[in-house]
Amino acid sequence: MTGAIGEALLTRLSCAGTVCSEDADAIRAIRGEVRTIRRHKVILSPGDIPRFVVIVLKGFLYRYAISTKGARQIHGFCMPTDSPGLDAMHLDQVDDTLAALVSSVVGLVPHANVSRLIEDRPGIAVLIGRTAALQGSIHRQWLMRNSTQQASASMANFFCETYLRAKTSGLVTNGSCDLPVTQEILGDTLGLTAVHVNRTLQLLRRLGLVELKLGRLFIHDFDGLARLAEFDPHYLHLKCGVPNRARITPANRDFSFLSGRAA
Amino acid sequence: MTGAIGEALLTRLSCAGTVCSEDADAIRAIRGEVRTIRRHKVILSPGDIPRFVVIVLKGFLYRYAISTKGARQIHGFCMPTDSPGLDAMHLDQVDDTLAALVSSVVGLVPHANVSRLIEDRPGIAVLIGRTAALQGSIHRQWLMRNSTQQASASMANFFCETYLRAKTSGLVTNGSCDLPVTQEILGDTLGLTAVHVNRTLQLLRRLGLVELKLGRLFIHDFDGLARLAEFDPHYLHLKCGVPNRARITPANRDFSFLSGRAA
DNA sequence: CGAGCGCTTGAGCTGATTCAACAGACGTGG
DNA sequence: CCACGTCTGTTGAATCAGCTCAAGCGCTCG
Repeated sequence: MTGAIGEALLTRLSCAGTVCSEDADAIRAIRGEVRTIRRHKVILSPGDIPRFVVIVLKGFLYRYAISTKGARQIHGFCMPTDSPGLDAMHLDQVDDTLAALVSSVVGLVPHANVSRLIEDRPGIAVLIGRTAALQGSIHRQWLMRNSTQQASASMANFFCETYLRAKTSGLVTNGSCDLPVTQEILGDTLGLTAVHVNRTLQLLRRLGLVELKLGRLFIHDFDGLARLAEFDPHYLHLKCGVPNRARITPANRDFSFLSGRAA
Repeated sequence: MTGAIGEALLTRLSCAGTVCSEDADAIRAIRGEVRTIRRHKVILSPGDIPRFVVIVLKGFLYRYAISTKGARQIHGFCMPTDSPGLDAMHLDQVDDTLAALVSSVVGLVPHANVSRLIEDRPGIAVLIGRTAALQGSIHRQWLMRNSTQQASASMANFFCETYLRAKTSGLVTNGSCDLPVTQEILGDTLGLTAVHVNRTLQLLRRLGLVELKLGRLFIHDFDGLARLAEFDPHYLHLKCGVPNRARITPANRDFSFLSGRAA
């Protein structure tokens, strides 16, 4: 079972670039502790000193911060193979909260093990650097989304991103993927009230675009969703068949690559 | 004049942690090209392959992305000693725009030189990693601000952050610092219209908190501003005299450290 | 079986936008 | 040196997206 951590990490880092077979072996060999986290349980809180990298094996995590007035802003969800903490290795203090959205299984890899991995195989540092940069890119997109788009577009945008991310991790089956969020959580993600999330979800449903039920996201019309969302996936830096920088304009917009097998 | 790049980089990295004297010498010795960028000139565009790290020596830069519908979201300002591109070293494509807000002087350091620096002195990689993590922390704060706070608080928050960042770089004199932004730029930063920015600025002025004129930010009442902004500076990971994790609550809120000399 | 949580709906309110017009500063070219 | 266009800031009035408050409903879990 411990090998699962290495496999998951390999999947993650493979999204960042080509991994040579020696690097792959080294990554597979990494050791950590596997642990089950119950729903709503907090893994890391502000002020904690980070000592390990987390990697999601099963379930769903989320990261958030709370303002002094009590408003919660969620700034990321972690699905299997995501590795929160990989970006913040050198930080002396965590400044947000990492918690489990549903009962989850995670791997905890001590920083020392990661450092050793990097020392042995410096190419891996580049891959890790890239996943961190990708994270930054996603953060910027979230800022743009929550600042400039209105509720329906914003929500559509979030769904597009989540679906594609799930796809690249091989977590999509039959046009749907896990997304075990309540409407309140979704509200704290998009900067909306739960009430307005409810009405917006109904709108998207009536438009025949998506449905969110039973903790799962069902995509009925990705192209329509992407159009509403003004979604341009290039910020995800996907490797798998996305035309690399054929700028997606309203004219050549094309999500046919979605039908292909994920990497 | 070339030595200015090294000095600026040293100032920047010193904010991330203690720099031993050998590291400091190595940083000072770094070489790059000094160049003047005229107002509104673009330095990096989406799709460019990043080949150098930029470091601001004089002036002001800003980074933004444009949505498919034409909305612009600014997601960062760079004041002297800031180094955009330090975080995205390993990325194969830039995905936002870096441009000059006013006529500026920047250093361009080829990635090769930075890589050599890191190889020679691995401790510096940690410092760079930390500045990247700090950048992420600021991004999360911006997301929170633009998503959950209303105009006046949001703007106050931005002013608090900018002022403190300027302070730590030694760019504050007499309670004011450069901020050469138009109301439209400020709007694209906060996700507001220029019209509403105008009215909100008037409000903050009438409250006796700040004034923004002649491209400069004049702070009249930092505490009042911070209160309105729900500002908690710990996300900036400041080293200089900020009580490290004495959680700032409404009760013990105290910005007296502002009076001390910046590091 | 009761309590709590998540979802749904309605009505009224408000913060922010939109559209439009105008004034001052600036710079450029005739 | 003046005339002109452009850019930035300012103000007013109407509109709207999203919020607040409040109530009710069904499910699950203890």
